[in-house]
Amino acid sequence: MTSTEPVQRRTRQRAEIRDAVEASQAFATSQEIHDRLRHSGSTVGLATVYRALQAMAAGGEVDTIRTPDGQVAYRTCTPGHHHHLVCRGCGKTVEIDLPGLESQTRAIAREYGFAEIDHEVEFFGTCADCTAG
Amino acid sequence: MTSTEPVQRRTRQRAEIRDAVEASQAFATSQEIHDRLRHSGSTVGLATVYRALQAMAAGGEVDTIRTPDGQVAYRTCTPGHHHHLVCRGCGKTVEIDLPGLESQTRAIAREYGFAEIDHEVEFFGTCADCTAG
DNA sequence: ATCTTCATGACAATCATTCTCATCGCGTCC
DNA sequence: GGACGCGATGAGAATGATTGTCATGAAGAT
Ligand SMILES: [Zn+2]
Ligand SMILES: [Zn+2]
Ligand SMILES: [Zn+2]
Ligand SMILES: [Zn+2]
Repeated sequence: MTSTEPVQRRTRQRAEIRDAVEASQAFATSQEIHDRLRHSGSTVGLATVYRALQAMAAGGEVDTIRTPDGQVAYRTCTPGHHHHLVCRGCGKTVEIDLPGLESQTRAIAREYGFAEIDHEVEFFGTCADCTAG
Repeated sequence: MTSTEPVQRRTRQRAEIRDAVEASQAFATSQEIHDRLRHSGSTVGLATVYRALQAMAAGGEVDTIRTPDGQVAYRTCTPGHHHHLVCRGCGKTVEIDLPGLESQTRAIAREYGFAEIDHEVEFFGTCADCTAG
């Protein structure tokens, strides 16, 4: 199965988008990234941001979460599987490990005869700063 | 704090909607519930289904999940906190317990100074029937 | 430099969900 | 049983995130 996936071309826009995501500590939506780029003088189009972030997510270059209100947000994280604890107030994000969860997941799959199990595990809370406000 | 929440009135529509959700083993979206009701002769409106299901979810009468493609789906589950293992093919859902996750969540909250932690934990897979298919 | 092909951007189109508002009908109190 | 007040309903418009369209631009290979 020599994959015939099209090569990702290096363009000015993708570089800008990558930089913008990396500059953000918190998860950001395509629209937010687009706004920031526009405000800093870029002329990148919104659809391009959507496409680039999707591609980066598919390639594992960024992590994605779905915000409580349903929007997709992206973040450049540490390599390796992990989960997120996100502040509802300021978006501050902490990467967390859940030792045991992965094996527990495999056990569940076996028990119920499910295959190709994928898990969606995120935590939302209010950070100390935001609690103090 | 004697809550002044408006009383939920019993209407034909809400009864129909409740019955429709309870009749479904799998999670169903408002639109799906609406379609089923319409096909079985009901004249209930789509907005009403959206509103009723939201109210039922807020009241803890049904569980909600967000499907991988972003839609909100509802299901009448067993009382008590639990998570879900959902088949991507047929929607078959298994309620699962994750012993240790809740305490682990509290530990994480304490460690990072986050309060009011809420977790979003769902599993998606392919059930035996759908794998065989 | 040329050519092939993917990438881009402006804009239209989707589509789930929410809003508006005139009307209906529960629940309650005579 | 009948009248009332207010939440509930439904038809349709509106919203808003995301995706599709397509003519044009520009990587990357030759
Ligand atoms: Zn991450
Ligand atoms: Zn915060
Ligand atoms: Zn459930
Ligand atoms: Zn299945």
